[in-house]
Amino acid sequence: MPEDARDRILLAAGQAFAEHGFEGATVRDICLAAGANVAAVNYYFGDKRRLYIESVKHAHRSRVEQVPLPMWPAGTPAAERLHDFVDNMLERMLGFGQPPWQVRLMMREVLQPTDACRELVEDYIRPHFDVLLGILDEIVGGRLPFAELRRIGLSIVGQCFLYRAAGDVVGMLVPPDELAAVHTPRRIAEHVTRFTLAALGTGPVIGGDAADIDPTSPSLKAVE
Amino acid sequence: MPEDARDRILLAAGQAFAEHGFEGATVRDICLAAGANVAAVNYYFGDKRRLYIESVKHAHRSRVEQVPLPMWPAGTPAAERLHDFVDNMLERMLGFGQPPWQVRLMMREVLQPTDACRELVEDYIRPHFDVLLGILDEIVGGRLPFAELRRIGLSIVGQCFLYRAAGDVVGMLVPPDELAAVHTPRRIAEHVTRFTLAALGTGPVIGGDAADIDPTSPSLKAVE
Amino acid sequence: MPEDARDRILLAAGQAFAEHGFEGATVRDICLAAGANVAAVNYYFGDKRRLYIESVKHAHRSRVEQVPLPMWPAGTPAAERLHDFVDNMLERMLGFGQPPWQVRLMMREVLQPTDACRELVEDYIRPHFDVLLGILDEIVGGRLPFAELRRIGLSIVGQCFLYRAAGDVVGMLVPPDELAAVHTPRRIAEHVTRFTLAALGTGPVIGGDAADIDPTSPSLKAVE
Amino acid sequence: MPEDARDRILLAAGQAFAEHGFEGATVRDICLAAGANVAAVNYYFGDKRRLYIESVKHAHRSRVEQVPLPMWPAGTPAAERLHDFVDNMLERMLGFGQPPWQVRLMMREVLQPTDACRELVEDYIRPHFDVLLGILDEIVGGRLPFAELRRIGLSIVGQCFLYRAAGDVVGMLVPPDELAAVHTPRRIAEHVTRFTLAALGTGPVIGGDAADIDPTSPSLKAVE
DNA sequence: AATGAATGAGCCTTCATTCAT
DNA sequence: GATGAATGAAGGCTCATTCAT
Repeated sequence: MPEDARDRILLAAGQAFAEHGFEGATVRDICLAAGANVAAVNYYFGDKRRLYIESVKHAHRSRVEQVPLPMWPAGTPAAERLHDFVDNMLERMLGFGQPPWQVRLMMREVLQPTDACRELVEDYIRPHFDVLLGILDEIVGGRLPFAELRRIGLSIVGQCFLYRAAGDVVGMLVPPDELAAVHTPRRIAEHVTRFTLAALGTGPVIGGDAADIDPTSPSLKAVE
Repeated sequence: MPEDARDRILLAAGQAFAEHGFEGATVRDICLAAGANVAAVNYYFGDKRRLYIESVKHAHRSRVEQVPLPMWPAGTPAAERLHDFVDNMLERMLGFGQPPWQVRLMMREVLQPTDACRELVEDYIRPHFDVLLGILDEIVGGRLPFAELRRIGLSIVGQCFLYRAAGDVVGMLVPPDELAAVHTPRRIAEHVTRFTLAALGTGPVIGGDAADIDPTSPSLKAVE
Repeated sequence: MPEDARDRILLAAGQAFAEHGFEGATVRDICLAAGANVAAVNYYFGDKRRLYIESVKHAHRSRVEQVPLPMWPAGTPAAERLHDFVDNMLERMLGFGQPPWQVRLMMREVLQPTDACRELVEDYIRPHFDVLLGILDEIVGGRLPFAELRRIGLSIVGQCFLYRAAGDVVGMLVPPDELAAVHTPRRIAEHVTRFTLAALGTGPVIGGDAADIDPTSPSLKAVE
Repeated sequence: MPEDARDRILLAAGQAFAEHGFEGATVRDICLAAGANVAAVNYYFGDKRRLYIESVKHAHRSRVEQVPLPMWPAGTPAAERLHDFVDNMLERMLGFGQPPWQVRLMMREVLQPTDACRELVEDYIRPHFDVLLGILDEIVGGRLPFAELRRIGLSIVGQCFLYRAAGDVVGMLVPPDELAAVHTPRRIAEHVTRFTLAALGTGPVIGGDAADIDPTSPSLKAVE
């Protein structure tokens, strides 16, 4: 637990807002959990609303620190970087151990934006999205207009996003054993990468014969 | 406006919950909008929570009636049915005219399930999902195990879901003119279908030369 | 204590506001004193502010009922009516028994007007003031313009008003025994009437010799 | 603005208390306006209550300095001195330029005395009142007992006090043009003086014929 | 069956005050 | 001596719920 009272409140608020939403969470409970006075929220943040915004920013900042973008050595094949990117995004979204409340909080912001959202997009989402578009541009050899690249980028993000935003429903649609075996972040990343590369014509088609697959393709190496 | 007071409340509640969430919506406002007494909610539904659950069920029922699954004549090619399915799903999710509050309400349920969710999944989502899996199974000629089909199905749903759940963020990532031109339900449906068929090896790859495209392919006809 | 909860709150609020002012009085204490719930104020009046306004109106209404204007038989001499009017005004302002909280509340409104004040003036103060002007007009035989009459009227009201608004200070300036003997409502009324009539030349001058006083003057009879 | 922080607080507090009353004014705003720390009030004055008392004293001291009693040369006629006294009192109460917050603050104290009041009376009001009584005693040639003089003195003070304490209500009772023309401090002083002298038999009666007025009367010269 | 009156619990916020520095 | 950080208490208000009718 952080030393600073402000940070403790920020932490408790993030968890509470992630769990119960802005209206559902109470400053009383937040302060209680943070071991601070009720008036501390207004003292440090002026307002419940402002506390919310700060906690969203804090959450996204801390999540980015926890799971930073990969650093690729020069010359890393684009297909491999795509796989790493998807893997990294899923790891950030889904977490490995405990469910990341930071992401659940940001997910609320994405679903129903408030003032905190635009900042979130500009500082955090757009830069990541641009990295993805750069990788895709390289994969298709610059042959596609940006509008098309964006559509493809959104297709990739969407596949991952579903697991984060509708994870419980996915869990109901998929048998439990399959869920544990196939729908792990790592396996999903493999699937999404393979699916995308196949659609872009730089990887084996999904469900194709083994003969279709060129074992020397760098894209294949990247996902294995 | 429905004659029955109970139905009027159900309607008003659905809209209010979709707009403000469970905590944000107030029983008073709902009853006011429904032209009913404050006590009516407790009288008809016993509880705000129970009203919420009922309004979720009601919303999904009414949305299914508004946008039913397409009925295909026997012999309709699978690729065409895939396109129709995606188009139908997007239409249901995004609506054509006014934003469908029913879907926004269900989206809340998907993001953070309550007791109403399992029923929603079983009655509404799973049947639709199974139709999708059937189409996919036919497209790949039965060569893929169900686990793999489900992953592909989720990939398709995810691409559509993103526009519904994170529409505002998409709107920030994409230039306005492109948004109006390319990210309409119809155009998204085309893209998702084409993207999926390409990945499955039964359509032209995305960004391939025109020469790659077989003009006689039924899948192509389906999306044009 | 009134049966109706609304009336009990109105009563308690009037007393509390008179005692502590708008800011100083708390709805909690008011409701406690009225034996009502905290939410009752918002239920019946919507607002602390609105409760205040209603309690001011209520106070002045009830005070007017308690101490109505005198009814004079036709032919009552103007000087006698002046005396009665002043006597009545002082009685209403100062009360006979316990200090009238209604007047103290209205006094706050007079000193620092809020929304309730204009209504108070039109419904209550102006009609009384007009009665006074009518009496004065008769006393001076219609020889004075209204502007002058108003000045004289304000001179009369001011003499009485001081005892109400600055009663405590008067109590400090005047020796206690003299206070009890000379500064009673009745004696003040006599003084003010005599002072005014003298100034208007229709009564003996103050401090004049006994010879100055015409024992047959109706004005003199009125004040004795 | 004073150099000393204590004085700056005193100034800001006086204005705030005059405007909003004791409960309505906040220590924070006062310190902000004074450019001082929040803790300064408790440091310099120990208490909000103590600050209030000090600010009342400070206000009355500063107001007396601003508008001191007139100094009359020996032999100035009593009637003239009466007029000057009234004029001076009205000027002090009503101010010439901006509304004097000092007086508004003292008015609160007069209406609802606190611990600061007795001191205010002894140091400030009583001396002034005694001067008035001295003038009146001279006017009536010592023929009246002190109790009677006090009553007359209060009658004079009351006429002026009404304009200060109930100025807004007076403004509602009197037509606007008449207000601007007749109810200025100077004109009120004339009226009060004339009214009083007439009552005391040393001036023309109000509303009397021109013939009633003795043009050589010193009292008349005083008010013109 | 259906409703208007009434309420207890709890929420966000403000404020005067204190304490360590 | 003087101050910025922090807090306990309380205030106005809202809301879901109940109860008598």
